[in-house]
Parts: sequence; structure tokens; C-alpha cells
Amino acid sequence: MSKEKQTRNAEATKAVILEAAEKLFAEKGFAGTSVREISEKAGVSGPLIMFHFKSKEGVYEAVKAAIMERYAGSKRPVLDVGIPASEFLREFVEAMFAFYRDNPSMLRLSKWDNLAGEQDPWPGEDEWHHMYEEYFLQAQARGEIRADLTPMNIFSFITGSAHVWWEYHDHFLRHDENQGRGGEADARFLNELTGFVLRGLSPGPGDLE
Amino acid sequence: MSKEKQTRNAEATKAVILEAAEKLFAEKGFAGTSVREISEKAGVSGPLIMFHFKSKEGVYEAVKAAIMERYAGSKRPVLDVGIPASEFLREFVEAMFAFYRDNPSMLRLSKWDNLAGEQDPWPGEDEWHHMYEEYFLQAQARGEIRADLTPMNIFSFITGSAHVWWEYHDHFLRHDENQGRGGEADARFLNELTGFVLRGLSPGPGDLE
DNA sequence: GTCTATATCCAGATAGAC
DNA sequence: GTCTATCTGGATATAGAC
Repeated sequence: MSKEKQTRNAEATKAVILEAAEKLFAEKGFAGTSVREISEKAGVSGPLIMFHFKSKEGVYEAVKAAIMERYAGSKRPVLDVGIPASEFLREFVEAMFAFYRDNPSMLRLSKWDNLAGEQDPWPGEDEWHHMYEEYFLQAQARGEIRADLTPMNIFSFITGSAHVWWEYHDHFLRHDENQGRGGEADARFLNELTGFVLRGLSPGPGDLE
Repeated sequence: MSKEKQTRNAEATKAVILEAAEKLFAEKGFAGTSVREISEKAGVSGPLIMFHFKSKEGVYEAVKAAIMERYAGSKRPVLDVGIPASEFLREFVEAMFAFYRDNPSMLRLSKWDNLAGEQDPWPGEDEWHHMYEEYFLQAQARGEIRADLTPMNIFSFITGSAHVWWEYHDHFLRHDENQGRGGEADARFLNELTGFVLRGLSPGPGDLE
């Protein structure tokens, strides 16, 4: 290495670009982001981005691939299928709540994608769904939770509530009259959602009316 | 009116433009839609759009205003606050489910807006929330539904589930193994959501575990 | 009110020096 | 690997005839 170069480090450069791009794409979507903005935020030239990722679309795909890889193993919690339903549900509700809370940029990306018509699930998504639904099915067979709901719907009740809480988080907080600090409303929501689910899925009689 | 003109009718022209623009904006978002596309779909020239709406942004604002006006009075169902909770809840769940089903373009628009950082609620939105939450509060006071959940959260459980069902409708259907025709899964979802809510909000004991 | 023609700008992408 | 300079296309927007 006779001549030490300025910054020549392809991997590091790509990482910087991807980091900037992820923020911008999450913030403004694919169509709303220009490679010029990415280049400025990343502190590199526009053509360099082209060199590394071939096209703007290439950057977008790389961003998604990076996110997917980042969450590949730890994306959604693996829950022990042997535990009793009440415990499983508590953990599941909390896991979903935390997942949506902790991955805002991934979620924004997937929402942009969803609106743009991208309907392929993110890799691994199906397996997670299936795993949880399988658990619900078994718990129903054991009589631990009511059997008149299809597992997919149970899944969507829970994830839907958590999803929308974070999607409209600001909106909800603004209209929460007795909001203390932000964290309080979040904790209360999680707590109440858990209680709601536990009762809503209980097998016994006890319906309203 | 000595000279009958070709199509000179400002209001009609604007309406045509707005109709085309609403579809395109809902479909592809603000950034993803060009006024050229709008002009082609509407069958008018680009400059004419500028003439009537001043700018692309002007068209966007006008589209939103038109939607807001369209749904001003009839946007969300007014439910009789005097009816018993179980009946109210059935109607409420169904109303939310139907609302999300029947207004896809309005919802897509609001989602694009939401992602783009527009966080002002649509006019009248707050009043609706308040109305429903007020009902929950009264039902709680009467002992008809459990009192340990805040009305806002109850509201979000229900709307969240319905919201996400339609947001990821295709996705859910694809993974519904025993899906008959599309309508069946929808009806089943509504039915099960209703059942889930009725039990989840019941005041009695009966929690899982 | 509506059009055609056009100005102006900014996007993504390429060429080629270093 | 990284840059500067530049091409090309498509975008919004304007001018001005009809």
C-alpha cells in the first residue's frame, strides 16, 4: 500500500449511502426522494451512487434488502408454543406492540410499498403469520381459547390494533385528554389491549348482552 | 348567446379534472402523479388544469376539499346513543367495517397524506371520535361494558382491526386457505370481529386464565 | 375557457478525468 | 472509487393565439 487513498472503501461508502437512503425513502417514499438528496445527505456524489447501485431503483431494493437482513433473525419474536394461551397472548400482544414501536422506518417503507402496489410480503413474513396462527389453532384444540374465530382473524385483530396505534400515534395522543407523558398512554394502551384480547378470546360464555 | 361554444363550462371542466385527479392521486400519491397524466385521463390539456387550479398542488388541495365536502354530512354513521351497548357495538363495528370498505380512494388519499406528514385530521374527524367515545363512557357508567378500558382505546381497537383488514385485504385473502369467494372471508371477518368485541368488552368476569 | 407551443427546471443517468 | 461535467428526458408552468 504505497499510496494511501482518500476514502476508497466501497463497503463503507455503500453503507453510508444506504443509511441516508433508508431515512429518506422512509420519510418521503420512492417517488418523493431524489438521488440528489441522497447524495447530499450521504455526503457523496450522485454518480457514485449510480456506480454502486446501478440505478435509483437499485438503491431502493438494496435498502429493503438491508432492512430485511437486519431483521431476519430477530424480526418477530419466536414464542414457545408449549406455554399456556394466556401467557402466549400476553407476550404476543406485547411483542407486536413493541415491534411496531421499534421499527418505524421499516414500517413506513412497507406502507409506501403497500400504497405503491407492492403486494409481495416481505421475506419471512408468511412464516411468522403461519407460526402464530398455528399456535392459535392448537390453543383452540386444547380449549384454551374460543374456537369460533379463525386464527388469521385473531392475528389481524391483535396486530391491527397495535399497528393502528402507532400509525396514528400523534393523532391519538393529541386527543388523549388525560395524557401525562407520552409513555404513559402507550403503556396504558398496551395494558388495555392485553386485557381486551384476553377477555375477547376467552372460551367461556360471557358475551355482552 | 349568439355563438354556442365547444365545451366552455368551467364547473363541468373542473369536475372532470378533479375526478381524474382523485383517482390518480389515490392510486399513485402526489409525488407519483404528473399533471400530464391527469390531463390525459381527464381529456383536457395540461395548461387548462393550471388555469383552473393554479398549480399541481392546487389540484391536490381541491381534490381533498372535494372529498371532504362529499363526506361532510354522511361521512360516518350517526348512531343512536340511547340504544343498548350490544346493539350499538354491532352497528358500530359494522359501520366502521363498511366505511373502510366503501371509501377506498378517500382512505388511500389520507394514507398518502399521513405518510407525507400531513397530520391534521380531516375536518369533522374529531367530532366523530368524540361522539363514539362519549357513548362508550356512558355505557361504562351504566355498567353495560367494562369500565377499565379508556374509550379512546376501545375506539382504536375496533377501528384498527377494520382498518388493517382492508389495508391488507389482498394479503389476507391470499393466505386464507379456505377462502371461498372474496365476500365470504369479508363476512366472516366482520362476524368474528363483532363477536370478539362483544366478548372483549363484556363487563363480567371471564378473562382467559 | 381552451388550446398549442414553448420556456425552464430538475430528475436520473453517462462519460471520462483522476 | 470517486469526482466534475454533461446529456437527455420529463416535469411544472407560462405565453399567447383562438
